[in-house]
Amino acid sequence: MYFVSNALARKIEKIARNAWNKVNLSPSHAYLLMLVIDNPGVQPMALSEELQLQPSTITRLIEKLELKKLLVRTYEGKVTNVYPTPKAKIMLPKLKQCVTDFYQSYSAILGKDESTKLVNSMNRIADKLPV
Amino acid sequence: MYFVSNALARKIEKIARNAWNKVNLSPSHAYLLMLVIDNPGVQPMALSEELQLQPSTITRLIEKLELKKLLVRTYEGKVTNVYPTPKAKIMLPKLKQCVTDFYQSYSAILGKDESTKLVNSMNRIADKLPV
DNA sequence: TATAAATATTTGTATATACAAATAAAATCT
DNA sequence: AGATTTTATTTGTATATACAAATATTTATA
Repeated sequence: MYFVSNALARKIEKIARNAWNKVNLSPSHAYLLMLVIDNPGVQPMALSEELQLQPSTITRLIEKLELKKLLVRTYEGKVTNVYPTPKAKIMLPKLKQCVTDFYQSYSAILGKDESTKLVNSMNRIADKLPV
Repeated sequence: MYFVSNALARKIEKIARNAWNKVNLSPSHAYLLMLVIDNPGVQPMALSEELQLQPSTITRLIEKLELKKLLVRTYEGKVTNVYPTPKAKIMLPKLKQCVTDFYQSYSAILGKDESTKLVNSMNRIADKLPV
């Protein structure tokens, strides 16, 4: 169980990384960026829940995207808002294309049916497991 | 797909880490150690294939276990042989217990049936995906 | 046999992620 | 209103893993 779930995740990661190479982003960065484009002003907490990553990890992802001039943060009290830059907004179609490419890549190997089933069962099971 | 496979792996990792806390080893270290105990003199290449980790990762795992006086390496030409120390051999029953504990932990949450099914389908799918 | 190619391992470096502690602001309580 | 607790975020630090380059040895080739 341990090794297979890790090995699977690493293999999927590799396919994903490949699909997002075109825009020079890691999959995590890309998904976070798309979330921010869709929800300008979203807060790190919300991103953390959505992406199932620790808040500290979210901070680190945002920092990197800020360096690349794709995001900006504004600070109001204890809350931080994250906004996409114009540069990021322009990228959106390319990002969506990567999502599609990624889906195509793995479903070409696994078949659409099996892919969907796997995603569903992993989702169901991940939900059962404690956070 | 990307996030669910990662999230699942991280959750499983957490359960595993918990089970191996007792012996103060990470799951990867523990599995490698058990492999070496079962195959004294095994070479890093073989461990790499078995554990589906890069050779460099194997080196790093071995280094740490060597520091803990659980493994030793001998060098013959380009080949390295890895042996368990007596200290490691004595640990074997405890290690096996951790394997059992780990299995108990996740199958208590998911049910034995569902766990087995998941492992099988992940295995089947990981096999299909390129290395 | 000398050179080239292949192989096994290690090293240098980079990445993603996490946990725990620190910070700072907001909300609650008394 | 002041003190305390809770909440959101960031920082410091550690871990597992990978890729690519370096090293060293063996095998194959010319």
